[in-house]
Amino acid sequence: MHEGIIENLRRHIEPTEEELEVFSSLAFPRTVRRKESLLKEGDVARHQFFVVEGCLRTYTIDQAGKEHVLMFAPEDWWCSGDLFSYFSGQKSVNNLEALEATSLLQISKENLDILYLRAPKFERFFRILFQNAFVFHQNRINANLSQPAEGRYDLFTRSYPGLESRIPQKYIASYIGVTPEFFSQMKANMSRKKP
Amino acid sequence: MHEGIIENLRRHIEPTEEELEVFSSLAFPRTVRRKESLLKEGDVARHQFFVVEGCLRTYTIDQAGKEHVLMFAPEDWWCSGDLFSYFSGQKSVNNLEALEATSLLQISKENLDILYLRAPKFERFFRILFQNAFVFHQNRINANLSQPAEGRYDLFTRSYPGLESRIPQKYIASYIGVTPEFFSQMKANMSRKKP
DNA sequence: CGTCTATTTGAATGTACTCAAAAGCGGTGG
DNA sequence: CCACCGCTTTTGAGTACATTCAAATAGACG
Repeated sequence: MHEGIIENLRRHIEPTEEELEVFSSLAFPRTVRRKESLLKEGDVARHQFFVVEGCLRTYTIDQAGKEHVLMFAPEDWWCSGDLFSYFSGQKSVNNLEALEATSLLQISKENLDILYLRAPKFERFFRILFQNAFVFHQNRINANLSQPAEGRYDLFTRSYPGLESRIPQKYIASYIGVTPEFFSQMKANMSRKKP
Repeated sequence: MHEGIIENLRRHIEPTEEELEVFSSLAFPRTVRRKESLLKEGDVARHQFFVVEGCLRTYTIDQAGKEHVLMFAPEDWWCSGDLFSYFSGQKSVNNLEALEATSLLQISKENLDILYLRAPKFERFFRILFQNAFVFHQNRINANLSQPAEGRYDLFTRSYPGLESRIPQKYIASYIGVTPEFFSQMKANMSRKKP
């Protein structure tokens, strides 16, 4: 099993060798190409993913056909695309796609349930994971409510260090909630102020 | 112990009588008056709350001194005010206050840790709780990105049925991210369209 | 190297904001 | 129980920030 995931697990729990083996018998490696889709709106999210290398994006498409980026998942992030769909079996409202060639681990809901039974410590792990995700998203809502576009871009760079130079900036514009055109102007203004 | 919390716990786990007793020996009832504060920015969030009756609001104050409502917590909701502060012991960036006379149960971080040890089933309970909170907040981010103010108001009414007629509407305006003045106009427009 | 996609630039438009003031409503005390 | 005071909501005028649409330029991938 890849080193990254072990380190990631150890951040919140102390799994035994045996528990790690249970995990690795239930979570499978997978690679996807750039632009390849992992989940489409209307399908059921069957997997939760851990990104070993590369980057994913979760997005929705509104009535007008415009895309909106909900989150990115670069290395060391967990991502399900649509957690509600994953746990409920309902249709997904989100899409999930690779922005770069990406290698990941995937675990199905069935296997996650088995994991919880055989290694209850993982219940704690995902509790903490979702706890952190909750805090992360509340921070973002706070920025959306209280900050103009520049402040929201700032939160993006702090949330995903280095990512701004890896991915097309139209996705960043979408994440912070402005048009690509406006984002372009904003960046020009920012570098004029403090270069 | 109040019926509401037992029902709430049973929604996700099946606690034994013994486990319920452990819980009720660690979570204490409390009442607060309208406008009373439960957490102030800069303090450490020492408790997590379950609302038995009444309603709380979590909010931040920006550089310009304006308040922004992050969430409401009417009956049957859990709320910590600032979860990051609660778990890390860092200073809170949020405020928490009662919008109505409210009765609640509070559990400290110390007691929650004891609860996890003595009744590990609660690890699962809070895992599911945060999972749902994560989905809830991601929905809201999606609405913020893809919906105009009317659509965000619609999500609010679906998230908190009946609450719109219980609390001052300036808080609703703040929650959906518009000024009270604009919200007032918007409501007038909406009832003109489909009364 | 060519083609397709992303970014920049500009002009016209609109949505939501600020500031100011009047009207309405509700809680509290006399 | 009523009247008053303060907070909340409404209304309106002028403004700003971000959008749409269009077109030119730059850049990246196969």
